Order: sequence, then C-alpha cells, then structure tokens
Amino acid sequence: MIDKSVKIDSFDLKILTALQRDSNLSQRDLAEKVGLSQNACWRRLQRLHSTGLIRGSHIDVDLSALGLDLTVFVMIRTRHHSKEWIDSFRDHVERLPEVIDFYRIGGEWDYLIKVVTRGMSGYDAFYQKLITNFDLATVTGFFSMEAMIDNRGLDLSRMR
Amino acid sequence: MIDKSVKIDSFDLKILTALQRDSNLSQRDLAEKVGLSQNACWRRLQRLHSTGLIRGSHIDVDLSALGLDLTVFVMIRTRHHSKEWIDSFRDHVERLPEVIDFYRIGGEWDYLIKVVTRGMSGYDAFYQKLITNFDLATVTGFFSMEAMIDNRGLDLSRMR
DNA sequence: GTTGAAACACCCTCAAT
DNA sequence: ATTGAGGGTGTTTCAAC
Repeated sequence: MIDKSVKIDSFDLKILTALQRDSNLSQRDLAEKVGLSQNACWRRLQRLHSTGLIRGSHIDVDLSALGLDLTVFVMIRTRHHSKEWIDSFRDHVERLPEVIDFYRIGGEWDYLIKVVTRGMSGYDAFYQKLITNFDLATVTGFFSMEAMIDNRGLDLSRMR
Repeated sequence: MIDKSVKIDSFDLKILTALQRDSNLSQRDLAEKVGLSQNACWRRLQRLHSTGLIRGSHIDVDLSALGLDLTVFVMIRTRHHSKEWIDSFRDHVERLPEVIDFYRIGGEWDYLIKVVTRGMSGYDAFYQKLITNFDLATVTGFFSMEAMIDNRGLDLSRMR
C-alpha cells in the first residue's frame, strides 16, 4: 500500500517527468535538468523509489518491427456479474499473452482489453482463445488504423 | 525507419522480455537471466538499441498516488474526414496533457483516447478542452472501475 | 539545500580461446 | 559463442558548509 501522505514538490514532479521520458538519464544529467545538485537529486530519487511512487522501469520495444503489427481494442459485454465469474474471467484474460491493458469499465460495456497481435490472423487466434469456455454477450474489436500517441509519459508539472 | 530485416532469435526475445519487466537489470543479472555471458549479452543489447528495436526506457509512476486517480477511455465519432481536419485535431489532442493513448480506429468510432485525470472534475475539465473549437458528432467516456492489467510488458517468447 | 572527495560497483573494451 | 582482466565512468556515501 502506498503512503498517500508523502509530500511531493515541483522538484519531485520534474524528476518523475524527466524519468518517464528517459529513465536512463545519468544522475548528473537528471540533476542538471531538474535544477538540483547531484546529491540532493539522488536523495529525492531514493525517496521516490522507497515510497512506491516509482514502481519500476521498462524498455519500450518496437513491437511492429517484431511483426506484432496489429493493435485492437476489444470491448466486452457479459451476462455474468458474480464475484466468482469475474475472478475466473480475470484469470483467463491474464493468461493471454497478447493483452497489454485489461480494464473493468462502467457504462455500456463491462470490459476493455488492449491487445497486440500478428495481423488479423493473430487477432482471430486471440479471439478464439478469449471466448473459449466463457459466455460473453458481446465482443467487438476496434482496430487501430494509426497510433498517434502510444503510452505517452505525462508531463506531471502540467497536471493540475 | 526501422530495418525490418534484422534477425532476432530467442536470446534477443529473452533480453527484450526481461528488460520490459525491469530495465534496471545490471548486465550481470541480465546475462544470467537469459543464459549468455555478460559480454555476448552486452553486444546483443547494443544491436537491439542501434536497430531501433529498443526505443527507450521509462519509469512507471504510480499516478493514483499523485491524485491522478481516474482513467477514462474516450470514444469519438466525428463528421470530418479531410486530411486538414484530421491533422488539426491531432495537434489539438496532442496538446492535452491528460492523454496517454490516442488512436485512430476503424469501425463504429473514429478515435479512442485514454486519459488520466484528477477525479471526475478533472475529466470534465479535459472534456471541455477537448470539444472547444472542434465539431465532434459523439463523445462517450468509459470510466475505469478497475485496472486489472495496465500497460503490461509482453512475454515476447510466447507471441507466435 | 550545497560542494567536493573517496570507495565502490558497473560498464565497456580488448585479448585470448 | 566463452572467460578474464584493465581502464574509465557513474553511482553511492560521507564530511563539511
């Protein structure tokens, strides 16, 4: 659980924003960018890690260069709303390797899944796995024509 | 432009998968994890960078701990399909700091935007900015109740 | 908060196999 | 592909301000 009482100032937001853009910045470059001494910057970074505000760091892979060239947003409506059914559906979807996002949502639909596959045949294979053993009322895929922004790091200094 | 002729083997996929999970792995740990010598692993890593397969690295920030606790998937239908209109709409959306994903999609809707805000009032502020000066036929927000998977790194070894 | 210095770990290269 | 070793760079800690 995260300690919500952690105090964050604009230096911290600058650190987080800079490392969202490039987590391989050296301590020297990061300190210069946020306007702190290397030492002070390093201490803040430790704090951001230990409080859980920084959850980890990850490389960004060019999936389409690997042939994973189709992104689909799958909207699902179901007839089942018991806790047991939801838990088993969650387990089912989590095991599907094509899944990047999986949200339970409100409104007209129950679930939204963001999926990456090898073209349409890969999507069909995903679809077949998805509906196996699960009674879904409606499944609709919205196919990406163009990713204008994909998982952009937020400029936290501008968010408020 | 990416060189699509780059040859990738299962060692490369293991490297990419491991660094998607944690890009701060030391060369020693990474080499051990994929089953290569540190030296060989380092050379592959250079190649993955120089061919553009690794686009960069980023920290993952706990946005809800910063008060950015509402995720909304916004579906948009428009009446305009000229190149000029699309370009200016793209510029407009790219300037909105709340946007994480922005896709042009096929089917019943034209655009899908993934947005993070400070609660419902933050979403309303986003919505007002979004529709200012742009004629959108339909705008519907699907509100996240629960993020079961959020931007999961794919296990590339399992994708085919 | 700052600078500066020292200890340490890691990265990168190279040579040899 | 591998190991091993050296030099350079960056990180981390500490002392003093």
